[in-house]
Order: sequence, then structure tokens, then C-alpha cells
Amino acid sequence: MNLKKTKTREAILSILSNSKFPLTADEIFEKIKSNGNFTLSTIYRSLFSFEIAGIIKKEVSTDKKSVYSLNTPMDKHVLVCVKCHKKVIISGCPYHEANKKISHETGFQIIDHNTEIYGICPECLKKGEK
Amino acid sequence: MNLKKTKTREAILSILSNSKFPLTADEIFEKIKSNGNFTLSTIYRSLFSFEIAGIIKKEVSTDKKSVYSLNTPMDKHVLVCVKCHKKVIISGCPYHEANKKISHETGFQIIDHNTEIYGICPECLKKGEK
DNA sequence: GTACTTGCAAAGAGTTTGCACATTA
DNA sequence: TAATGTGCAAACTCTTTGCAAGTAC
Repeated sequence: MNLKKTKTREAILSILSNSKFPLTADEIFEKIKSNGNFTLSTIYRSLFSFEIAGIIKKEVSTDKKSVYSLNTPMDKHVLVCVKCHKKVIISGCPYHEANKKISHETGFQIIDHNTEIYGICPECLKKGEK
Repeated sequence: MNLKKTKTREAILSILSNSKFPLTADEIFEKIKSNGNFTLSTIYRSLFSFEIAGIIKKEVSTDKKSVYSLNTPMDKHVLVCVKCHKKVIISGCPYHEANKKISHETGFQIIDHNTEIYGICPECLKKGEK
């Protein structure tokens, strides 16, 4: 299972590492299609290979599309502003302690979790005050 | 926008209120189809009406299906067993304290959040030990 | 040369929609 | 009867797959 370096794959990884937020396959496609002869299915397949290899991670967004991002395990918590849709990544896991408690109470051995937190960012709060 | 009471809708609400866990449209369909002449598209449309009316809520599960449940705002935290796919609802919000801290650190006014926690349930843990 | 990648087109799953008919209030 | 709801089939979106040809190592 050796990943070969190809133009498509380099382009995909470059896009993902330059993006602050997870992207859909189609968004990636839109960004690179002008640079060469790319296909959506190839992008899906590349993303799949990367995922298996542990290089990227795939998540499901609220509109039911798959979104992909480099696998930086700590960036799993996203604050989403309901006004301006800005996303802020929270580093570290704020729920670590709470999860220990859940584990204790339910007997579940907790492996992972995903969280989206909705709120209003400081900028939009200020605007609202005016 | 007046919701009319029909056989389909009563059946759907009955199923949802008797279910401890969110259900997909198809799961609802499977459960009620023997009781009458129901259609998947009608179920989707009824679910949509209920959602607009605020009676139920729709969420996206990790396998990208929409799941529906009665709109009880407190049951937002689900423990999912990665082995047997059982879901356990955690009542109350275990992250309340942590969110206060996030709010303080980021300036966000937090409104809401959704969480899925993945783990292995006690039963599957036992099986694994054997 | 062998294994891995790709493009293309077609298939697949879940969901939505148009239309004519049926039902509720 | 006026407004809503339904069944059916077809359309739609995102994603996956089969196959033959191409490319990296």
C-alpha cells in the first residue's frame, strides 16, 4: 500500500494544508481544476487513500457533505458563529475532564468525539450592541 | 401553515415518541409500512413539516443519513458504540462547565452545540475481554 | 514490469420534487 | 370548498465503482 506521488495528490495536499477549515471534495476540485486535468472521482479516490493512510480525516458536515482536512487530531472542536459563519478552531480538548466522568458513569470506553459549538463571535456581539 | 392530522403523521409521531433514539426516514418507514399504505416521500414531507413547526429536529448521523427525533433540546449528547452501534443518550449537558470556560477564553457567546461521542459500550468491552 | 492511479461514464444511496388525485378542517 | 397532504415516478446531489489506459517507482 504505497502512496505514489502524483500531480493530483500534491495539489490536494497543498490545498488542504493551506486551508484553515475542512473542505469538501468539490471545493478542492474547484480550487485545483484550473491547474490541470483533474477529475472529481480521482479526488475522491485520493482522499480515500489519504484517509486510510491516516494523512487526512473525513468528517460529515451539517449539510451532509463529507469534508476533509489534514489529520491534526487536536483540532476537533470548532466554534461556529451563527451570524457571520466564521469558524474558530479550539486547540486542545475542553471536554477531556467531562468525558472521563461520562465514561465512569456509563461504562463506555470513550475513543473519540466530534463537536460543533454554535455561538456568536465577539465581533458580531459588538455589532449587535450598537 | 396549519398542520393537518393524518394517519401517516400520527404514525410517525407515535414512532418517534416511542423511540429512545433518533431514527432515519427509512427506519420510520419500515416500522409503519405494515400498518397502512405509506410512502417514503410522504414521510420525508411530513418530517419536513414537523421540523419547520419545531416539533422534531433533524440531525446528520456519521453515516450521512438524516435522523429525526422529537425536539427535546436537552437530549443532544449521544454515546455511540463503535462495535454494536448502540446509541445511548446522555441526559443533561456534561459540557456545561467546559463551555463556560470556552466562552470566557474566546469571547464567543455560546448558544448551542452538538456532540457525538464514540466509544465501546460495556457489553462490547466484556466480549472483547473473552 | 508491476503495482498503483486516473479518466470516463455509469451506478448507487438518500432525499426531493412535479403532478394529479385525495383528504382534512 | 380551500388549503393541505399523498402516491407515484422521475430527478437530483454527493459519492462510489468497473474498466481500460496511463504513470510512478
